[in-house]
Amino acid sequence: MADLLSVAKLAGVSRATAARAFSSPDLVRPATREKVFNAAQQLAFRPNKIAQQLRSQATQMIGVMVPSLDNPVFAEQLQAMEVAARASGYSLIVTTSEYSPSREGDIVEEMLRQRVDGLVLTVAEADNSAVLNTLRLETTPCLLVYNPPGKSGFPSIGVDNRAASADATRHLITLGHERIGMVAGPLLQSDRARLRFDGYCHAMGEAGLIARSLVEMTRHTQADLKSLIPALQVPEALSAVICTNDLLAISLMGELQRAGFSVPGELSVMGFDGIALGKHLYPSLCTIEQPRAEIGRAAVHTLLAMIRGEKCTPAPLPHALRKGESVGTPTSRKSTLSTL
Amino acid sequence: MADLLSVAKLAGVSRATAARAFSSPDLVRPATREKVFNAAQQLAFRPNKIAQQLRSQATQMIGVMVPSLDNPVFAEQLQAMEVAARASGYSLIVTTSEYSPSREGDIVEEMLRQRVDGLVLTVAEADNSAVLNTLRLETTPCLLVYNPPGKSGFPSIGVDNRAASADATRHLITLGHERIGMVAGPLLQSDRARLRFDGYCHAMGEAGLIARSLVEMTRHTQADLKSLIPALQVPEALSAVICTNDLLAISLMGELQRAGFSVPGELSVMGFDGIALGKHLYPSLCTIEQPRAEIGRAAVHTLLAMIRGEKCTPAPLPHALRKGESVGTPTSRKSTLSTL
DNA sequence: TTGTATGCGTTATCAG
DNA sequence: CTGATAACGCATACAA
Repeated sequence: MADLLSVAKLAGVSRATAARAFSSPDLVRPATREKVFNAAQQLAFRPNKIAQQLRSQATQMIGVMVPSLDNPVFAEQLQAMEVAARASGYSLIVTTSEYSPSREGDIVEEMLRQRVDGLVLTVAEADNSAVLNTLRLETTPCLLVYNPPGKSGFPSIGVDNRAASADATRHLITLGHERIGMVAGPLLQSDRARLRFDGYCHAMGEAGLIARSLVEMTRHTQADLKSLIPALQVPEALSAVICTNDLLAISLMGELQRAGFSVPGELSVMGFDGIALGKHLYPSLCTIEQPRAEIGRAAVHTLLAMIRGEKCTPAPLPHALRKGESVGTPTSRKSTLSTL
Repeated sequence: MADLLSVAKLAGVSRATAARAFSSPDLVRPATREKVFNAAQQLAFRPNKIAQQLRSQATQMIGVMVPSLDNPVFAEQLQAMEVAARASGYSLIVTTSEYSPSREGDIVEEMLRQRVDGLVLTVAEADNSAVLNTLRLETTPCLLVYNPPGKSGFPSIGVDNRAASADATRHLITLGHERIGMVAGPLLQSDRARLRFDGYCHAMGEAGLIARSLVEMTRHTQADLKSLIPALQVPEALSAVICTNDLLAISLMGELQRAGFSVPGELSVMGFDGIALGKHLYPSLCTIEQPRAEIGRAAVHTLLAMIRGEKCTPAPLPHALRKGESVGTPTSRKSTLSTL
C-alpha cells in the first residue's frame, strides 16, 4: 500500500509537506495541498494508523472487557459504548472473560501490550481482583463498569445496587407482599449480587419483615424450579421473589408458567437490570432498570476524561423501577404448589 | 514504559540479543537469556505490539462490523468469535453499523487504516452494498456473515435462509396449518429477510397453499399488533405466522397475549434465529435455530484461512427446527379478533 | 511555506 | 551465539 513518501514524490514535495497536508492543512499553501491530495488519490493512499500510533504514542483505542456478550445487559452497554467511542474517534477492542481470573489476566496484559489508551472493565469482585491489583501499578487509565466503587480505588460507573434493590423490595412491600424472597445465581457470584441481597435485607428489616435466606440457582442466568420449590411449599410460602438479574427472572417466569403456576397470580417475579426484551414479554417483566446505554456512554466519556489526565469520581447513575405485569398484589392462600 | 533497548542495556547485551531472547529463545545461550529475562522483569518490560505490528506488517487484529449488538443474534455470534479469535492469538475490533451505509463506509475505512488483517462484516444487502464494492478493490480479506453468498463475490458464513424458511413453513403445514402468514420488519429490510420470504412462498406453493402477502411491521425487531390485525380479521384469518426474526416473534407473542389472545391456541407464532432466550419463555418460542456460536467460530476460522492466503468457499451451515410451545395445531374457528 | 533529519520500538539481515 | 544496522510509516523540531 502506498505510503506518504510515494505520495510526496508524486506530488513533487517533501515527505513533511505531504504529512502536513493531512494533519495541518492550513500550514500548507492551497496549491501544494491540492497536489498532495491528488497524488494521494491516484495512489489510493491510506494513512497507516499503526505508524501514527507508534509515533504519537497514543492509539485512540479503548480496551473493553465484559464477562459475556450472551447477557444483553453487557451487549446493550457495549452497543452504546461503541457509538460513543466512535463519535470521539476511538475504537473498541472487545473481549469477554467469563469471570475467569486467568482469562482476565491474559486479556488485560494483551491489551496493555497493544497500548490501549484506557481500559473499561467489569470484573467479578472489584475488591478482590488479581487483575485490578496488577493494574494498580500501571499508568493506563482504568474504569470499572457495574462493579460497585469500593476499596478497589478505581472509578466506577453504575447504579447504587444496594439502594436499587431496596427500592425493588419496597415496591413489593407497598403492594402488600410480606413473604418476599431473593433468587440469585450460584454463590452470590458477583459483588453486585451481594449488594443487591444487602439492599433486599435492609428494606425487609426496615419494614419489620424477615428477610429470607437466599435461593440459589445452579446457574447464573437460568432458573431451575427445583431450587425454588422448597421455598414455595413451606407454610410461609413466598408470594414474591426478586431475581438478581433479568435473565434469571425471565427464565424463572417461564418455568413457573410451564409448571402451571400463574405469574403474578401465585408468585410475583421481579428482575434486575432492565434488558429491553423484558418490556415485550407477557407478562412484562417488572424490574429495576439500569440505564445500560447511559452507563455505556458515561463509561466512554469518563474514560476519555481520565485519558486526558482528569481525576474522575463518577457519581452513581440513577436506576428506575420499571413496573410490569409480572408483579401483582399478593393473594392470600396456602401454598398452591404442594402438588408439584 | 521500558523498551527493549533498556532491557538490553540492563542485561548487558545488544538490542538484537534481547529481542531474540523473546522471539527465538533457543538461539541464545541460556545464561544470556536469563540475564535478559531478569532485566525485563526488573524493568516491567512489556513488548510493544504497535511496534511489532509496524515492523511485521501484520496486526493480528480482525475488524468486525455487525448491525447492532442489541439483537442477541449478533451478540451471541460475537461472543463465540471473541473466544475463537483469542484462542488463535487474534483480537477483535468491534463496530456497529445500524445498517447505515455512511457508517459502514466510515467503519471499514477506519479499520483498513488500522490495518486489520481481515474483516468480518454483516451488511444489509450484500448484492447492493457500497462498502463491499469498495472492498472488492482492496486486498484485505473480507468475509460476510449471515448475508447470503451471492453475486457479491465474497465468501459468506450462514445458513441457507431460503431452505430454513421453507422448513419452518412445512413444519406448520405438517401440523395442519393452511392459513400461514409471514411477518417482517419494514421494507423486508435485509437480503436474508427476503430469502426467508421466498422460502415461505415456495413451501406454500409446494403444498398447494396460497402464500399471503407479507405483513410488515413498522420496526425491525418490535411487533405492533395493529399491523397484524387486518390479517386476523378477514374471513380467511391466519392460524399461524412466521416472523423473520426472534425478537419480532417474541414481542408479537407478548402483544397478542396482552390483548387476550392465546398463543398458540388462536395463533401459532414461529420465529427465526434461535436466540437463547426463546427456549426459556412460556410459551417457548418455536423457531429456526441458526447455529450462532458455530457461525461465529466458523467465521473466525475461515477468515484466518483467508488471511493465510487460502481460497475459501464455505458451505452453508445447517439450521435446525427448534420446536416450541408457541406453535400448535390449528383450531377451526372464525376470527376471534373481531372485538379488538 | 517548505525541506531535513530524527525517533517511535521492533525485527531481521548480515557480519563477526 | 551475538552485535551493528537498516527498515516499518509517520510526525515534528528545527532550519532554510
